[in-house]
Amino acid sequence: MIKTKDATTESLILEAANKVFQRKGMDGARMQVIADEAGINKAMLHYYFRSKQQLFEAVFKKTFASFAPQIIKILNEDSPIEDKIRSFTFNHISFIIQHPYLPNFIFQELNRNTEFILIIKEEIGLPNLDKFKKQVQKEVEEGVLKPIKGEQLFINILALNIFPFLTGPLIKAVVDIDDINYNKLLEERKTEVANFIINSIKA
Amino acid sequence: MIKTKDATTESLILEAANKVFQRKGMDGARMQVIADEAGINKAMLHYYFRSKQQLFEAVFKKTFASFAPQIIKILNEDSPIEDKIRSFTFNHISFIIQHPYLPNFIFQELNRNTEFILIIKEEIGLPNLDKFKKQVQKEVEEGVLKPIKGEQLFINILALNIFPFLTGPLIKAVVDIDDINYNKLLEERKTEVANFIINSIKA
DNA sequence: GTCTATAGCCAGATAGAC
DNA sequence: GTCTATCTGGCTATAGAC
Repeated sequence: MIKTKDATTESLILEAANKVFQRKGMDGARMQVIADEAGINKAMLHYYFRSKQQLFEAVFKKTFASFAPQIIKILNEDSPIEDKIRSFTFNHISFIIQHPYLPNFIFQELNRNTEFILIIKEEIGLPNLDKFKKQVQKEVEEGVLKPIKGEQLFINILALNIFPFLTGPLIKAVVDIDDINYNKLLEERKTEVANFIINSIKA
Repeated sequence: MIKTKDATTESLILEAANKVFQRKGMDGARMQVIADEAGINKAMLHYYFRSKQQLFEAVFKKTFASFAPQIIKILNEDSPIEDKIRSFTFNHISFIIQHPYLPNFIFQELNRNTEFILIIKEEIGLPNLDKFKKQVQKEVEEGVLKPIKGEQLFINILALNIFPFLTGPLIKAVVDIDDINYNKLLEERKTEVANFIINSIKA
C-alpha cells in the first residue's frame, strides 16, 4: 500500500478495514489481512481501535453514513413523485456502481447483528417515510398515480435499485453474460428502472 | 432435539446444519452449535461429513436445489408472460415467506465463494433464460407488451420478489412497523408485485 | 507511534474406549 | 455408530523493546 501525501495511520487502517470487511464480512475478515492491506503492523490495529469489534463498528458506521443520505434525500424533497423517482434511481444506481460491495456488506451485517439498527438509529439517524407516504397518497387521490401504498412503492424502488448488486455472480450466471455486458445492463438500469416504475404507477 | 420416528443421524445433522448455517453463514457457524441443535455429539459431524467445509457444501447444495426449481419452472411454461408473472410471483413469495432466511443465505455464500456457482451449474443446473427472452421479445413485437428486454424484466421480477426478505430488519426500521404489520405487507406483495409489474409492461 | 514476539483462547479435527 | 478427551492450528490481543 502506497501512502498518499497526508494519509494518517488511522485513515489507512480505516480504508483497509473497509475494503476487507466489505468483501469478507465481520466473521470472515482477518486482522492480519487488514494490516497487510494497510501496509502496517497488526499490533497497530489494536493500538488505534482496541479490538476487532470496535474497528468493525467504526467502519460500519462510516459506511452506513455514506449510504443513508442518498435515501434520506429523496424523501424530503418537494418535487413530484415522478421527478423524485427519476433522480433518485439515477443517482442511487450510479452511486452503487461505484461501491458495488456496499449493499451486500450492509445487509449481511445488519442481518447478523440486529442491534446495529438501534445504534444507527441513534447515532446516524434513519430515513423517515412519513412525508413520502403522504405525498404518494395525495398524488393517488389527485389521480396522478394509480392506487399504491407509499411503503410498497418505497420497497419496490429500493429493490429495483439495489438487488442486482446483491446477487451479481448469480445473475451473471443465469443471464449468461460476461462482466462487460453485465455492466452495460447495470448502466441501462440508471434510466430503465425509473421508466419501469413510472410506467407502472402513472395513472 | 426430539427424534422423529425414522430420522437418521445424517438427516438430523443436515437439518440442524441447515438451520445454523442459514442464520450464521459459513464463517459464523460453529460445529458445536450444530451438534447441540441436532442433539448429538460434535464428533459425529466429522464422522458423517469429514469437515465443516464438506458439511456446508452438502447443506448448500440441498438448499439451492430447493430454491432453483421455482425459478426454472416459470421459464419453461407455455403460458403468456402475464400469467407466468402472476403465478410465479405468487408462488415464489409464498415459498420465501415460509423460508425467510433462505435468500440471504444463498446470496451471502455465493458472494463469499464464487466457485459455488460453477459447482451448482454442473451438479444441479441453472435456469435458462433463452425461452423467456424470446417470449418477451415476441410479445413486445406483437404489441402485447411495451418494449423491454427479457433480462431486465427477469431481474426486476426477482428483485421485487426477493428483496424485502434480504433486508427485513432495516426495512422494518425505516418503514417503522412491527413484525405483524411487516408480515401483512409481505402477504400483500403476493399479488401486489404482479400488479406492479404488469401495470408497467402491458401495452 | 511502531515494531517483534508471544500469550491465551477458541474452534475444527482426531484418537480411542465402548 | 456414538461417545469423551485431547490435539493442533489459527486468530485476537497484549507485553515490552525501541
